[in-house]
Amino acid sequence: MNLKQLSKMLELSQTTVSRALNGYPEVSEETRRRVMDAAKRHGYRPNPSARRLATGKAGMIGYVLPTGAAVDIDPHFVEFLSGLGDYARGHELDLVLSPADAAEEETTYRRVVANKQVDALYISAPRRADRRIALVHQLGIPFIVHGRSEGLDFDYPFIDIDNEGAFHDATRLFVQLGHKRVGLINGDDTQTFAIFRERGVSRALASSGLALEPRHVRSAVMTEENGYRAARSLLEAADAPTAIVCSSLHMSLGVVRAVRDLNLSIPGDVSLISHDDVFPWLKPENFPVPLSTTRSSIRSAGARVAERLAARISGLEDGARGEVWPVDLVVRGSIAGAR
Amino acid sequence: MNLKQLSKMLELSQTTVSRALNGYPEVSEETRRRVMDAAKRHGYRPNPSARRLATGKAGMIGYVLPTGAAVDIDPHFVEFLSGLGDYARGHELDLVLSPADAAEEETTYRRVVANKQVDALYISAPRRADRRIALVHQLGIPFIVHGRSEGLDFDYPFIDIDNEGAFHDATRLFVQLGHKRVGLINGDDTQTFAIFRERGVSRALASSGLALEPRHVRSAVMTEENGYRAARSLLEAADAPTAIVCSSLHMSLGVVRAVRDLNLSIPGDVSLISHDDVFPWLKPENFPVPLSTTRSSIRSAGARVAERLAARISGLEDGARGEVWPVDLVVRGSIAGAR
DNA sequence: AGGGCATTTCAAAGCGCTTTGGCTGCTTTC
DNA sequence: GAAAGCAGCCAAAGCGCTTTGAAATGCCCT
Repeated sequence: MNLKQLSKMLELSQTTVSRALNGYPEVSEETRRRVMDAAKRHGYRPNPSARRLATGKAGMIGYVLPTGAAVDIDPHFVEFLSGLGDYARGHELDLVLSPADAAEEETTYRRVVANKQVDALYISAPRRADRRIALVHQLGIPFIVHGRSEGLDFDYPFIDIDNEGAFHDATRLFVQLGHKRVGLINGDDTQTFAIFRERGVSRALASSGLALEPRHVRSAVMTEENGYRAARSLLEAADAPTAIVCSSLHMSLGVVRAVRDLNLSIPGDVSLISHDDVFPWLKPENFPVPLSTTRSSIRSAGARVAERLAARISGLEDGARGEVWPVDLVVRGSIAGAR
Repeated sequence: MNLKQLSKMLELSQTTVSRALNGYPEVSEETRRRVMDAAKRHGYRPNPSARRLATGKAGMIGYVLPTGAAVDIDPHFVEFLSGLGDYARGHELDLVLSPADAAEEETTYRRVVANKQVDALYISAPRRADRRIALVHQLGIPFIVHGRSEGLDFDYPFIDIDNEGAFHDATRLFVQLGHKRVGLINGDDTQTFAIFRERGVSRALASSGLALEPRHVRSAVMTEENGYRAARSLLEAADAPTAIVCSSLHMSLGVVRAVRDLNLSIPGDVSLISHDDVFPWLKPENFPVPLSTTRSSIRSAGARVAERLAARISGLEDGARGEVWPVDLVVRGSIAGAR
């Protein structure tokens, strides 16, 4: 059932039918009703390819998926996706993933935009002065950044959590508990979220006259193994930190293992606060010692990104508004006062 | 730069240019070269929307993403996706995710197919007599199932790992080590993979005159927490199993925690073999006691699915060939002989 | 009665590609 | 030397929608 058939059936022109269906004002209410009715009854759905060709609108949002032999997609992505899906479902929005490795990333963005494959796209895990943001900004397609970049000479719309604030608060708590040597086990420090987190820790220490020693900082891709290595090297040193802030629950698994391997204990010998993105499959309260966390649901962020993307597509939102979400500090058994 | 402009520039008809570009034979080699050259020089890329409208081919593969308040996307998905991306990248294949909750799942499949949004799709995490498979089969779009269903009265193409064989071998090893009471901590048993795994355990026990006691079986969504609960209830019982086969690394985290909480030890009091889908962020060799596993990279499966999907789209593959991959049994410190 | 105007409808021209069917010349065949 | 075959090219007709520009209709007003 296509437009032609439907309009013939109604003895109306394609124009009128099309307009009736798309809510244009120059159609009488009666006609509109008649058309809507018939459309529903015959299960008419406009062919998206045709519509796209005619309008240039795709009805999809895009994401350039980083892949490649050396690249592992983060499990965070799956939670973000859940959120995105929560919104997209029910809004007739599909998501197009265009896999690309680092070398062809720019080409891929250009292709996706030039082909009008999607109406908007989002960018995640931004780095400093992220080239993707500059590119997409310049290409003029609606977009939202999940996270923030720095050192870009223009504003752009984003949603991010208050990483600096979260890690500041966590660290301040440690300081209040009397800890002097605080360590940071961070994610990949080419990512801005890691930069912000480090800044938060530094700032909190600084405001008590303490400093974040470079030798107390580790940063790496957030796996259990890297968490283990980082914790071990931190804790085996002469003036080991007595408290650690860690960027991810997966890394924290490694931290816990390292602490145990060294015959130390949490929180007896070392206090631990981890960031928690709220994974259904791994919860901080279920760690051997329940983990204190800075918590922020990455799934909610996904839903919000989808929502704003939809708003931008339909012109309800524009400008470069950045949105920064506060982060909860949840205290559990993994922290104690310094001895 | 579109076809019209390009052909005008070359003083050829659109027909000829189009044919030259798409490798049709009725174009002289010289003309083809000339066209190809000009196309490359001017960076001509056919508009996919137009092409799609004309051919009905989308150049994309689809996946209906289960979402909904009660649904969590599995972290396995992210690894599968990595594999899919590995192949898709470099083959100009994009992936369309259409989020749908259980209620609108069927509608969504129908929509995606009717709209010709994608050329092929894949289905994962199949259940017994999976309705999605029947539906997609009937709709006549190329597809591949990742996993297998049972109780369907037709054949279909799939790729799956030998879940039964893997768990059979794991269990047989336990039996050979003298274990009489083997427990199974399985994933959601409405999924066929879980059914196959249980079957593997049963069969191995049966062939030594033993039986898999229903009270030694647990099954739930594969989270750390569920692993903990399952292990606890298994191990606190009177005739607790002395060996456990577990369906996932995330669950195994919980098992390990439960064992510790109960003041037991691995492998002293209980031996453990887990299935390992090969996640970059969590490795069995880095468990407190290195975990023996049945290992199969879900990422490779993703790549293979993409490859076969591409083959089916271009008509290089058809029929209902199922592919079953053997699974490695990797022995590490988590198993010991029964006392 | 006729002009002005708003409302409602329509025919037709795109959107940019593929593909059908046909038209040239040129070579082959008997 | 005419018939047949073929390689190479083209014009035009789709694909199914949106949108432009114009026409028809009905109403009010002078």
